[in-house]
Amino acid sequence: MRMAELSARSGVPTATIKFYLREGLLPPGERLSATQAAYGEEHLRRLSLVRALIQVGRMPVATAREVLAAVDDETLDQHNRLGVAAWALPSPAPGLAAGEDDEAARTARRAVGTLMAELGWEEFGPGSPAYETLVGAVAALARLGYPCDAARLTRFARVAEELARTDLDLLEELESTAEQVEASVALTVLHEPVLLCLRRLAQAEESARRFPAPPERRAGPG
Amino acid sequence: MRMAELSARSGVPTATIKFYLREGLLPPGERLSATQAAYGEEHLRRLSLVRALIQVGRMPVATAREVLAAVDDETLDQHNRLGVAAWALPSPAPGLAAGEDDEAARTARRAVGTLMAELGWEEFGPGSPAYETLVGAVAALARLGYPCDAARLTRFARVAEELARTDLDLLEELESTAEQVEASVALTVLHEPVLLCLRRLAQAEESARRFPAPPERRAGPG
DNA sequence: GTCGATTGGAGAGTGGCACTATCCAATAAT
DNA sequence: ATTATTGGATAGTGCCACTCTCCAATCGAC
Repeated sequence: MRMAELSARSGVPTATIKFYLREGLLPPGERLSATQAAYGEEHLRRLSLVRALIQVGRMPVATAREVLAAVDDETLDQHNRLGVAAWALPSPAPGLAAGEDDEAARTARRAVGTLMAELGWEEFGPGSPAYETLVGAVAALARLGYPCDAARLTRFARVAEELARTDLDLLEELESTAEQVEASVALTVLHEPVLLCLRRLAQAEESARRFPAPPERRAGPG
Repeated sequence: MRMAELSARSGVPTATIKFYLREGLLPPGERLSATQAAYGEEHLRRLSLVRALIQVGRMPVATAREVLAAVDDETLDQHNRLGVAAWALPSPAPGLAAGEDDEAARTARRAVGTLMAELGWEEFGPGSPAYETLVGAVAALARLGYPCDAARLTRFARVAEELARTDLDLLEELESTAEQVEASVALTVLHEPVLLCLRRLAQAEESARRFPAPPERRAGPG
């Protein structure tokens, strides 16, 4: 398959594919001659993954390169490959991670620390992108007057555990470590919109249930 | 409070506040003279909300203006104010909403339709941002070979319901409709990073549990 | 073989968008 | 009176994903 076909099958313009090749997001095709290269199904797949990371995950190109490097790094054992990839994934809400150090931030940090201790979570501690962004989000909520105390955080954490089990179940069905690492990245990113969209739909339902529409006044004069 | 103080207390540069005023994201302050205006606590609060929508929710300025217009629209009843605000919120993953119409997309649309029917969800049907983005996300998963079938979607949907109940419980504690609409928007946006970060932390834990690190070989020669 | 079309590669350019720097006249502070 | 500050308007900046343009090598049709 040459670039034109890769472009046609993926729906990505050739100019963009060239750009990804240049940026190292896509491995070069097999060189057939000085000006020809052949791409395989693995390029098509990688291209889909790149698009998912960048367009769905809103990941900067440089970050996507790091994540993919971890996915491809055969020298690491499975545990670390999964870990490096997960660590490199950008936080869901940049701009929260480096929040100010006010009262709200300190309270939030304490609350998150307590939660982690209670749950016994210690893989990703303070300093990890996810942890710091979580602190920032809880602080932002506090500043607007919406408390996110231990009880509420715990409720969210239980839900998160359920989601994590769902993803890991799917991961375990795969055979090779390479497949699992790629799946880990893809599912982390692509399940996010699934979850968030369903949450919004569920909110609309629950909202309509609790705050029903008033009886319709058809064609009323205002 | 004048602009300098508003800036100091919010941490937002005055140039940016001026920009928000110009764009209609922030109502003008009370005019004291031709060149002076006073801002109140409500401006500080609105400014925090604007920052949350734009920086945390990654919402375009124009969209934030629409959402805030719905929040402020006193002419609508509560049901519709909540609905308009929710509809205007941008989808969590733009670029998925307008996916191609291939086999994966059709299958995804069918799966989502079935799910909605089974759950009896009908507030936001096809055409709504959340619904269309969900279809796009399921299709993207299918193209990468990760099925998101009815069973898995249902599992996610149950989780989403739980989350929605959590948010609505908090909403019902508020007194005025105005507060509730604002809270609805703020919680929809700000709980997203909380949930997503906790999910990533949970994934790391679960992953470490299922794929433990191999016994450390300290200072090994490679 | 020859010649137009296509390919891959490299660099500069474009567009969108959130912000920001610069001015300016009017007013507040001293 | 004089200097600093404020609010307002306008134009500019920086970032970043992408896209355009050009070029030489090569492929394919005749």
